[in-house]
Amino acid sequence: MRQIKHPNIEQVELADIMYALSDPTRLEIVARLGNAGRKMTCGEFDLNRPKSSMSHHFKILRAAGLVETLIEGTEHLNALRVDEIERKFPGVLQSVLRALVPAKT
Amino acid sequence: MRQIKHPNIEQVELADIMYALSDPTRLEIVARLGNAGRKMTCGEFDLNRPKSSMSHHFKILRAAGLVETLIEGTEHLNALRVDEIERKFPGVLQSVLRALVPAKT
DNA sequence: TCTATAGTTCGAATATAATCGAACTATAGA
DNA sequence: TCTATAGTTCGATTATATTCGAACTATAGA
Repeated sequence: MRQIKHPNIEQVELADIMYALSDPTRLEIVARLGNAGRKMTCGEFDLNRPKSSMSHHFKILRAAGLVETLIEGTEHLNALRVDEIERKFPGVLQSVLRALVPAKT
Repeated sequence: MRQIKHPNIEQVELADIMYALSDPTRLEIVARLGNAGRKMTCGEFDLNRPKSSMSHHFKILRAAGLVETLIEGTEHLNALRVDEIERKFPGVLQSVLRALVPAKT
C-alpha cells in the first residue's frame, strides 16, 4: 500500500460529514487539526486512547472526506480538506471549527 | 402533559447537533422546516415512514435543541430554533440549510 | 359521551458503532 | 539484516441506534 485512498469531493455527502463530526473524539481531532493549520501525525493527538481506536476514528474522518492522509516514511500526515469542503459546502466546516474554539476572544 | 420540554440553549452541544443531522430522514425534516420557514406538523412530512419512526426522529431533533415543538390542539407544531442556534454556533445551521437546498440558483 | 385525529411510548428485533488488545505491514535507520 | 516506530487490520465484546407495530394519551368536535 503506497498511499491511502480518499473519496473525491464529488462523492462527499453532508450526512457523512455530520456523522463524522458527531463523536467527541473526532471533534477534538478536527479541532486540533483546524487550530494547528498544518499536517499532524496520528501520534501527535494525545487523546489517551489506544492506537487502534485512534486509527478507527481517522478512518471515519477520511471516509467522510474531512481528512486527507499523506504517508511519509513511517508517519501518516493528516490534514483537514478545508478548501475542498468549503467549496462544496460553504461555511459548514468553517463554522464548526469556529464553534470548536473555546471562546478565543 | 401540557407542553414538551426542550433543552435550553446553554445546554445544547455541538456533537448532539451533528449527531441529529447525521441521519438522512432527519436532514430531510430539517431541510423542509428550513425551506418552509414556518411551523409544520409532524404529519406534513410525507416521508413514507410510520408515525412511531417519525416521532423518534423528532424526539432526537428536539433533544439536540434543533427543533422546538408547540402543542396546539391535537397537533404538534415544529419549528427550527434557528435564531438561538445561530447565536450559539454562528453559521453552523445556516450553512447546513444552504447545503441542503439542491442548487437553488 | 363517543369517535376521530395527532402524536407519543413501549417493546422487541435488527443493524450499526465504539472500544481495545493482539497480530500485522511498511518504512527508516543502525 | 535486525530492530524500532507508526499506523492499520482483525476479531470479539459491548453499547447505541433504527425500525415499526401495537397500545396509549390528549384534544377537538359531533
